[in-house]
Amino acid sequence: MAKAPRKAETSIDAIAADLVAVLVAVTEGEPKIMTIANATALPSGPFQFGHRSLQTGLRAWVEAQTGHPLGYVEQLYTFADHGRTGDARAPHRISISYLGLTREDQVREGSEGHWSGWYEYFPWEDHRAGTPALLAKIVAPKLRAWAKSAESTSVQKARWQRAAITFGLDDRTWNEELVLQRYELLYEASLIPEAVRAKGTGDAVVPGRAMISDHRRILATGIARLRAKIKYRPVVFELMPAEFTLLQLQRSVEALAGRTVHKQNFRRLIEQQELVEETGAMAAETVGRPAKLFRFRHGIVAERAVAGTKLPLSRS
Amino acid sequence: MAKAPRKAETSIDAIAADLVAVLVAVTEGEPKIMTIANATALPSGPFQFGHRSLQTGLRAWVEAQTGHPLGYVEQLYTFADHGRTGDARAPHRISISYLGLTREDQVREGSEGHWSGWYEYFPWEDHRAGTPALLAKIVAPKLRAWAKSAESTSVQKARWQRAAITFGLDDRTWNEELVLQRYELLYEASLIPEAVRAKGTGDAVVPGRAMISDHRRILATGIARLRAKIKYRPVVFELMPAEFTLLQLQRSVEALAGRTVHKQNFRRLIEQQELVEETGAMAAETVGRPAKLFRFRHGIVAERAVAGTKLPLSRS
DNA sequence: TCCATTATGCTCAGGATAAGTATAATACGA
DNA sequence: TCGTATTATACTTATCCTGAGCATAATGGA
Repeated sequence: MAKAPRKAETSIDAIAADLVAVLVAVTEGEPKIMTIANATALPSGPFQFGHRSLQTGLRAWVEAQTGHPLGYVEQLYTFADHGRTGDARAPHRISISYLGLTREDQVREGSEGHWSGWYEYFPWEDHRAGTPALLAKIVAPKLRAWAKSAESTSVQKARWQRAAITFGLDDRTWNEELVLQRYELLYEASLIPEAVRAKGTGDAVVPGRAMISDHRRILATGIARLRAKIKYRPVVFELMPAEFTLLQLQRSVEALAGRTVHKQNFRRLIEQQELVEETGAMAAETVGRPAKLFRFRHGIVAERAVAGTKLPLSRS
Repeated sequence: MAKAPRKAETSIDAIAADLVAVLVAVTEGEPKIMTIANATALPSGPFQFGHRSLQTGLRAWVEAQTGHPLGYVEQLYTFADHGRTGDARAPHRISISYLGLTREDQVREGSEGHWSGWYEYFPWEDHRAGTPALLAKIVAPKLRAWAKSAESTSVQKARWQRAAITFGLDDRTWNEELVLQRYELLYEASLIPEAVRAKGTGDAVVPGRAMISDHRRILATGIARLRAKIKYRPVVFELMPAEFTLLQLQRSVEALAGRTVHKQNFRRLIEQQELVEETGAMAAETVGRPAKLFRFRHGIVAERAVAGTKLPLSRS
């Protein structure tokens, strides 16, 4: 710091920063993300002088592009361009990405904004109806071929081990949090269009809709973060309406996690944590026995700093 | 994105980005951070054209300033200047911060680098010898005064509740992960020099060494991240020598967490996770019964994608 | 030899978790 | 009107994890 040139804003170290939003909603048990440009891009725009902060800049861009106001927001990650601009002498461009949570709402007429199901971009991530067929039929064989294509046997082994762990192959258990690792593995194996596009060696890829530049990587980062976070912070409620049944809540969690949960135990967990309270009303227009309606206890968020230790920390 | 000006690198939305490192080591049971500028700043420097990526830029700056090579690195957070530059029309400057883990080593002769104990900056965070006296004697009374200074009773209550929760007052339990929340609360209450400096209303503050601009906030972010992470990822080993006893490992964890753990249970946890293996040798030059030496099983990192669920996710 | 000190093995109670069984309400069609 | 499908909700059970403490083993030094 002391030795660094400090007045360099307009000279050699000037760069440009983009703000990118992974804006999530869950509607009728399906996770959606806000997209623009015909569902090929996330809402984004440059961080400009007029923006008072990174978040206000992000909010401005999202509202301008989609007409949708931003609620809960947290920062995800900052990427620098992966040298894909070609010219190494070109000034840097970095992307500062955010995760936002809302409810699906009216997208402004005439705006570019569009809610897209996130599993369109990651079909291998939805395990709610069991392991998707395309994993065994398409992904696994291609990954095996990629592993085999390495020269040395040790690299072949290492590649396959990595693939098996991240995708839960060879009887390993599926870990829903490894969204980014899976995407990056597929990218490395040139099995997704974005990678092939960069290399120019286009050919057989895995199913799933592509996005511009590294937006799909950013989306993977957002999904991974959200899947991890719902386990120790009550963020699901940002995605729920004011009143909901426990089954609706469960379906939302399952939509995000991409897997099912045990119904009775889910209720017990939610209730014993005192996260919700009954509204007194019952759900209408349903099949089966009507369910009680609940609302989120906002007070509890401030109360709890949340537990969740893993080390044997002594109490006294 | 579609509507955003794309070629603006040199025009209105050009900004400057600093790379900042929280470089941690643990030596003889004390957590240290690498500092420069007489222990008032973290290693940092601008992201420049010549840097191939954010991480390479960071590595270059840290090595130049401290002579210490960077090992394990992960990104922390990206901050924009908090409007402290004064001029709202001035171009933006953002800080991209990283957490790095190493072992204390020889700092290059003549370099600015210096290892400082991190509890010098956060004396209220060290609970290894019980709750520090300054919490009850200094911090709590000042926070209570700050709470009382609010106009409305409801704000007074809310302020004190927040203080009590983050600092574990009123018989609440101490949560060692809330490092950043505690710093930000003290900042808001004008109890630390950095806040007073910005406001210009200098007066009674809480003990603890200050840093330039928001480096102490960045340090708090790094400590919080590390305290959270050691509970579910085997990152402590980045800070350990090749061979170590289980007690040394425990002392390192305690140094980071700022609290003690139950010895027997700690061993059980480490051993049953198969994170370490015996080297066969014993520790020399100690008091008491000699301890076995262990080494970290590097292989296990790749094997495990780590468990740690909190929702009743069903297996099938 | 006794004591201080650290290492290590083991037990036990309580709580959390996964999984399953059983029963309660509702709508709808036969 | 009565079964049946469907969802809600209450309990039970076995297992595992965790915190806490007791007991014993090695070592060096007084």
